[in-house]
Amino acid sequence: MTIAEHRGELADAVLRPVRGHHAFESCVERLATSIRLGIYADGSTLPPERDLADRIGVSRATLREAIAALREAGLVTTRRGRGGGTVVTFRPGEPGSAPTLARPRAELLDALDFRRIVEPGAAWAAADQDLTVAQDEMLRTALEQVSTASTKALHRQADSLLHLAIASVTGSPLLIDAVTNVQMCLHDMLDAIPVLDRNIDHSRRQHVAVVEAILAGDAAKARRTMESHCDDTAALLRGLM
Amino acid sequence: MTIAEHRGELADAVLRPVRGHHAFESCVERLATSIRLGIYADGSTLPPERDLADRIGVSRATLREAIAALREAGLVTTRRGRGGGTVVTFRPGEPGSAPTLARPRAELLDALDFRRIVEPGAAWAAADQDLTVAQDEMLRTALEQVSTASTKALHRQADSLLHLAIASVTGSPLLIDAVTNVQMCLHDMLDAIPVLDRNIDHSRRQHVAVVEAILAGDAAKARRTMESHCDDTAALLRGLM
DNA sequence: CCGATAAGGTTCGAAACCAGACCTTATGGG
DNA sequence: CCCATAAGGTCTGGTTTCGAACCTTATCGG
Repeated sequence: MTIAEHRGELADAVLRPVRGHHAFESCVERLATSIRLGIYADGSTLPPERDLADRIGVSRATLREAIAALREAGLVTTRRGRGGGTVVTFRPGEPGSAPTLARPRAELLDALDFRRIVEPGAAWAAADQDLTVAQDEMLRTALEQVSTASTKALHRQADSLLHLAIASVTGSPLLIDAVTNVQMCLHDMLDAIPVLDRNIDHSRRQHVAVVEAILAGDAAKARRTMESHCDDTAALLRGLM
Repeated sequence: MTIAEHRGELADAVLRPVRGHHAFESCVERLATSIRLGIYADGSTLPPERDLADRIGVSRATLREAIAALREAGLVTTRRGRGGGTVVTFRPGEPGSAPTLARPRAELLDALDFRRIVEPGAAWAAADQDLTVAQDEMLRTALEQVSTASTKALHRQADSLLHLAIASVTGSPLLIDAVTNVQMCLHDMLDAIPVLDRNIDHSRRQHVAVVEAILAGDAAKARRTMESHCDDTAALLRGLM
């Protein structure tokens, strides 16, 4: 009786596709998500192509094709010359407007489960460390944006940014990456269903509680509260899909 | 006062390399890790090249180059003809034998932090679901292998396999992937430091407690225990690096 | 007003990667 | 014994990606 009998199942764990798509596709997805999540807001200018290509880890040629795709899709416009660049021209639409889900259902449901682990973990890690003044301020600002968002679409953007901000202050690249990917999936789902005012209000209260716990350094409470938040969001999404 | 002021930090979250290395390198790493972690034990045969290439999501040509690299490194040998294939010829060395760390220190330390979140999460998720008979048996077997390993090297392999087994029974691809990557980093670190008998004994007790909690369906306890385990391992590694 | 400069636009060869067809070898079953 | 078969080994054409140099445009500062 050895573990070898179960090797097949373990092999599944490590013998998985080494990279999802082509560089070009991944590149488009990254940029489109950055824009749709509001990291690059309407009217703001993307970094120069050479910088972007370096940071995304892709050749400039590939990056340019990706930008061309975004331009095609109407998300950005590009101007030449000094002071030019690629500027965002995108205003988020109301939830429920997306006709169909971009990804397979199973992948989205998996993202919900994974989120239940990493986002509370991020809240815990964020609370369990000394925040710089800038980080403290970023969290407060992100929270305020969520509370004062005037439309559902803007609220959804601010929501994503708050979650990213929490992951960001942990300073852990792996954790930041995990939360970013999860938020991308979440965004696709939220685009496909209508959201009620009372849901927004409920999550707003949870956001306040999470940020308060983080700022107070109460790691256990931050995690617990974030767990409730994830559970509630997940229940809502699972019910409507 | 808007979130845009902090956009730079958030941009860091999403503007990261879209794929770490070339397909070839990632492929070598995956396979080498599978072998060194003991998923493919000494003497066992790898799946046929065509199957492997499909599962790793890489062309057969690229896979073959990766296998050639493994052969060069003495990890496998290859025989042609029917009934042939690529068989593993690798016996794990004692810890402390690796002269240098394969990855940058920061990456390894980050992996420890990330592990503190995902592995307890995996234990929680594993306990919080109905296990099939096969899964139940896999966990018991993996635990037994850890307890009865005759050498430190074998113990380290069995340790990794147990953690992978726990992640595996959750059935969540994202979680499995996260734990797999973390275990790869951990393996590199454990290769570089000497391990004491009393450390092994301590972690053995923790493994037993975690698996018991999972089998009993006590999610909270499974997570708590795994957290302690991760904390202890991390403290040991951080102290010796 | 005009040139240094900071951006995007273009081109080209090299390398990696892929998909598929085909060849070679050795074994195991009839 | 022998051949169908399951493996690894080889070749080829085509696509993607890269890297790096070079061109073009438009602004900002002196």
